Amino acid sequence: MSRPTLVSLARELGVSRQTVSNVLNAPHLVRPSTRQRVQEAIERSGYRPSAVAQALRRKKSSTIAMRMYPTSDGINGAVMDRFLHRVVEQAESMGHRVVLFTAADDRAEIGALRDLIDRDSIDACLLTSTTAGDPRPAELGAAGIAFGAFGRPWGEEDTASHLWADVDGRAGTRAATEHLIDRGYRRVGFIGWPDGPGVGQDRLQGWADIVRERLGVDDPDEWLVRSDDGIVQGSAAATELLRRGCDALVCTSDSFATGAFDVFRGRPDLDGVLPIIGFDDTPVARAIGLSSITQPVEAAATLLVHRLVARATGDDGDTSMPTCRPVGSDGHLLAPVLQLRALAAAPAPALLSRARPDGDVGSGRLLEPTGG
Amino acid sequence: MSRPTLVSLARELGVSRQTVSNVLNAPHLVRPSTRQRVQEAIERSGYRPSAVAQALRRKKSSTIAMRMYPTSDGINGAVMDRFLHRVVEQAESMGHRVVLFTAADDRAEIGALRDLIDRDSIDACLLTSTTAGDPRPAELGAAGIAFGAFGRPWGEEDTASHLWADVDGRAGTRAATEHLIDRGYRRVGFIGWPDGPGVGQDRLQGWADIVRERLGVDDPDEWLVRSDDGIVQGSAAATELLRRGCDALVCTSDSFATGAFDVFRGRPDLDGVLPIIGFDDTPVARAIGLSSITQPVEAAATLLVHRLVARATGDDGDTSMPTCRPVGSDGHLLAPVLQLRALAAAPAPALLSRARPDGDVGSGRLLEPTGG
DNA sequence: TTGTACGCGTTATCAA
DNA sequence: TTGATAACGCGTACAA
Repeated sequence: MSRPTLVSLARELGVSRQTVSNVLNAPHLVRPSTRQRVQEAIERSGYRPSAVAQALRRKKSSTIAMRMYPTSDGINGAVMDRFLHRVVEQAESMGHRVVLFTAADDRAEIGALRDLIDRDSIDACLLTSTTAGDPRPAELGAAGIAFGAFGRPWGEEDTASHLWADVDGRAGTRAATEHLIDRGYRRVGFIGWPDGPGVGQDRLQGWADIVRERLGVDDPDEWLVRSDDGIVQGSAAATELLRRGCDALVCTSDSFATGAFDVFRGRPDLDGVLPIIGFDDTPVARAIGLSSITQPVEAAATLLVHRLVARATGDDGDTSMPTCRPVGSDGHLLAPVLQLRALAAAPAPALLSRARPDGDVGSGRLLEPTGG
Repeated sequence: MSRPTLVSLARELGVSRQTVSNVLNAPHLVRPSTRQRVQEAIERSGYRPSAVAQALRRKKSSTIAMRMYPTSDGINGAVMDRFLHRVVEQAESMGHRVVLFTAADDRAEIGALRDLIDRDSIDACLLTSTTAGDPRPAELGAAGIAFGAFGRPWGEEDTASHLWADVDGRAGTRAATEHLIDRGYRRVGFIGWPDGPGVGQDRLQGWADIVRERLGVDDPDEWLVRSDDGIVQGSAAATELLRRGCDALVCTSDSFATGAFDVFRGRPDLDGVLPIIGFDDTPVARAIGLSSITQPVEAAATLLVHRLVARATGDDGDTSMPTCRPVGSDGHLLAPVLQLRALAAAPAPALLSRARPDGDVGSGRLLEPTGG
């Protein structure tokens, strides 16, 4: 009982294979009676057209590729996970598959994509983590490879007319900073990545904007600490910023914020809500009750995949996609969302009472710094 | 300048397309002079055989599928990330592709796989997160779908003769517990998931084994706290276990351990190395300096993919694969590795001096609990 | 050693 | 409305 094919089905039904094919691809061309007869046979037999045969004939693999980066930070890497998941979902909903590949660097990625295209394995691809001076858009464009980018064309917006979607990080940190100021904080610091164009600069800018506008600070750099990403680095930076008199923090990443969280948590003047806002709304942030800025990753994924396959298919009728502030020919800037959280239930005071049976456990302070 | 095909190349060279094909698939059949001429033309033109045409002809898609789970814990989900990455790498190295798909539950997964197979989209698939009473192995087996499982056949080992690889969690927690005892701790507690067969039970068992063996404890449950996974839950559990007199902890997950870490960190009797050992060696654990048990995920991925495609290809000559303790017909239990860490560099003492200008910051203690 | 002929499962074009 | 016929790009007997 081998799986049925178009021919085997047609023979069995006493019709030509073309009729069966038409029932699937152009039902209106088939007389209702035959159509139904064929349809029933299809369902009964569980026939599914071969994707490879279709791909060969249609010259379209209905497959898009995405590079898989080496296991990243993990704490921030969760964002890519969300993105990928939604990409796959959206692709499936449009009858497409997603294949993965690895690459050591951008050049290797371009090469891998070229190969995938040349072998008819994919129709298009998705780029992530675009950087300033990213060679991929131009090269892919020159090679005539269809692609969508999660990440704006940093720097070369003029010449870039490809499909992309990105999150407006600057708007995110603006909102975060404003929120803290609205809550009464007057010395909002920032922990950022090392200087350089791109995401980090964008996010920092939002904070600097507001600090200047609302707090009238001339040189926000006084409340700025830059560092490589990391939890421990976040703690150190937060400590430093506290020393400089900051009373609240916005961070480029949840890693930083998690570290800062640790430092701030012991402060007596807080109850439940920490004046720290991270970026990316990582699972860890959710778990410990850290406020963060959520990227609308799912929206970006949906948008990109939809546009990409719609373009390839020619099915460009659906304008119902969530499009935020279209920029340029086909760029989309999506607004992030501030996710405010109260501290997750803190550890029971048992430890404190054990360490100091008569400890002042009612103060709300936990693991507070000591000196003696 | 459309891309070359076998025929276009053959025409251009004045040979038959068969010769070109032979140069690629059976070079020994072609006269050296012609072979070289053809090879040069191939390289010059950048010709790549069409994967779809090959798939159609060979009745082999050279593609394996893997389900993508909804963004999981994130803190523990990093393990799946590592696994997937290596799967893709290994597949690539064997000339195979990896496609992703989503499914709401195990039944949907089976359906999706059936469809992928029926449409000639994949040759085989990889299963992860196998559970007790998992319906997938049996159904896939019955459907004649080739698969490999990351995760042992919990419970039905007798009947299970499929390809699988798993990590010996019990051995991991045994090693962890022994290590703590060797370091002098005599009341090693355990934070585990809610009762139930499978991974959690396996990991718990390793701890219970050693606590009984080495510490002569009759009822280890006294030092056991179960809880849903999570950082905060880990803190609570650790606090409780401290209350019960435990002086060290082994945890089912890094989430637990991270929470416990937080509670233990303040204890004065520790310097640099916390008597807490997590599981999975998550990025967060690495970041904060938490000891943990590393799963040899990469090895599992390599092993599974290798076996799976070797079996499909018939290329079963390579016995050089890392096989640890083969069990049953094609099951492999891999040994985890204890990853010991010292605390990551703690926040600079600036905060401390700020909170207590004359703080005893030289004591090596950091963020110690206080009471007055 | 090289070329010929055929088929893999579909879809597209055209006649009937 | 339906059914031949011809590709799509490649692999493999088989014959030359």
